[in-house]
Amino acid sequence: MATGRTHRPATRSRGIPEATVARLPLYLRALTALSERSVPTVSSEELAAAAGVNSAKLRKDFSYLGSYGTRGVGYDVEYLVYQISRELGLTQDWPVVIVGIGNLGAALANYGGFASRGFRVAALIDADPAMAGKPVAGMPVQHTDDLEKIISDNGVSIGVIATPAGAAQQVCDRLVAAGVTSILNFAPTVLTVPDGVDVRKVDLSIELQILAFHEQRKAGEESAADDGDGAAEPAVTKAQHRKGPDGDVPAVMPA
Amino acid sequence: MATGRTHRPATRSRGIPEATVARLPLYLRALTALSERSVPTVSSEELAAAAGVNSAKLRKDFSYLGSYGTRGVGYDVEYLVYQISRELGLTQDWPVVIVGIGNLGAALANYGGFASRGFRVAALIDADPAMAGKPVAGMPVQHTDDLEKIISDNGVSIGVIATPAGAAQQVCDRLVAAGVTSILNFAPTVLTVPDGVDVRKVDLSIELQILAFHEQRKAGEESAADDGDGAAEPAVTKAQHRKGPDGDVPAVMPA
DNA sequence: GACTGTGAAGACTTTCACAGCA
DNA sequence: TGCTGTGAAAGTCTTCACAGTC
Repeated sequence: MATGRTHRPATRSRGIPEATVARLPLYLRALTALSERSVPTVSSEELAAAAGVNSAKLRKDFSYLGSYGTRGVGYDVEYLVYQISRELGLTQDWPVVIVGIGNLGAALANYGGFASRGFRVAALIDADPAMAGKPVAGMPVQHTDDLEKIISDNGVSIGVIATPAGAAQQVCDRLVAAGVTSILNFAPTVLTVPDGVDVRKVDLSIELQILAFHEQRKAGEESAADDGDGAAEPAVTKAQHRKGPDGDVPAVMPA
Repeated sequence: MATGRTHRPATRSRGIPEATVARLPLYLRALTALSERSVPTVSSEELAAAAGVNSAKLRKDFSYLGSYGTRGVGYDVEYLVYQISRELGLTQDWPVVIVGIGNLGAALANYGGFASRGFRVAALIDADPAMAGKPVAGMPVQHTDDLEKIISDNGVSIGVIATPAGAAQQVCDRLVAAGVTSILNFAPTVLTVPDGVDVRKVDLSIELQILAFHEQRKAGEESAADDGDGAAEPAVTKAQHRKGPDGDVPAVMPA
């Protein structure tokens, strides 16, 4: 099974597990805060607490990077900040473009967290001619027509898509064709990309839906004190339901 | 993907794995699109493609909900929309408050994806007195002083935090004290909450950092064609590095 | 014949618990 | 003594592959 992988092949991360990679930014944030308070060293226990994970996990994560701690003492804060930054590729400058300057795109353009982590917003792009030239976050919005030129002139390899869902795939295709190989997608749609291009998505409503799921559980559990198969509601219960083409089930949702 | 929850052992989700729950909104979105095109049934293969997962995973996921398909045919779109909505708790109305009406908070307030999924923005709250009364997304911003009253008057159990990092924990504490049991956190900080409260976080810069990590790998791999232990760079390689209190390593990062 | 539902295998992730070093 | 680094165990998630059903 050489190349023909379906979609997300875990991207051969030179031994560092994906789950660990996803936590490195968390550690980095906690470490940066310590660094700003001039704390010289930190134990796995303390750092784990600051990052919101447990210490065994943190130590295991760090063990994939190397042996950067000192037994009996802990980790040198500055040194670890450097190592993690390097591992994440943050010691270099990453120009990014944001496409789709609506409410969300504008908020992203104004978001300080990017610049402070080695990301530089190289351009803001929107399809609306009326937006062109208007300043957002101190930077003139450019028109989609120039997308390809902007990408190549600035050597951009990371693109952020904040367009409506309908436009996202098209924008994505153009970004990829122009040389972008990493995409952060805020549009509520699935993007199809060729092999070698990474996509990460952030969907605001999905997060709320997951919360709602657990919230519903909590409410249900209040009544059923025992931990059984708490089928508190008279609703359809698991496998036993057989659907009919009609039945008592509402056929449509509140769209 | 942004995960949440401070620690807690998987919140007793009545058998449905957390990973499955996290994908239900994805399926729901794909199904809703099919429904709008009046597609009556769909196979696991088709739906999986539309949701960006593979079909085995999708079938396994659905098997946790019940036997809702028909062998040889596929799934009834409307029926599945209903079942998933119910499972996620979207057949009821969830009032939410957004605290922190800066760029991001305002973007969230304007975001259409909430309302269409059973979430109703009940109030916008900000600490800045100058914001109070100003309309955002057709709704007057209210002052933090009234937070507790707003929560209880509206029966809010889900809160969205979009404040600066420094204010987030305090806002969180007040939300929780007022009765909120689910929190979606956009502030780049770890929130501490009591047992029984769920937190999910979305951190924009973390997603970019993960992309940067993979981006850096891609750049590195270009040189090393063979798939060996591609230690292409002359940099520190795994466990063999021994740190000194100085050495050739820069001690400080570009903050 | 087509497609779902699911045990079983495999991969990945977390946690435990302790040896080993400063 | 105090704390890291890590094998091994436990737990979770994904994938396979095929029996079962329409």
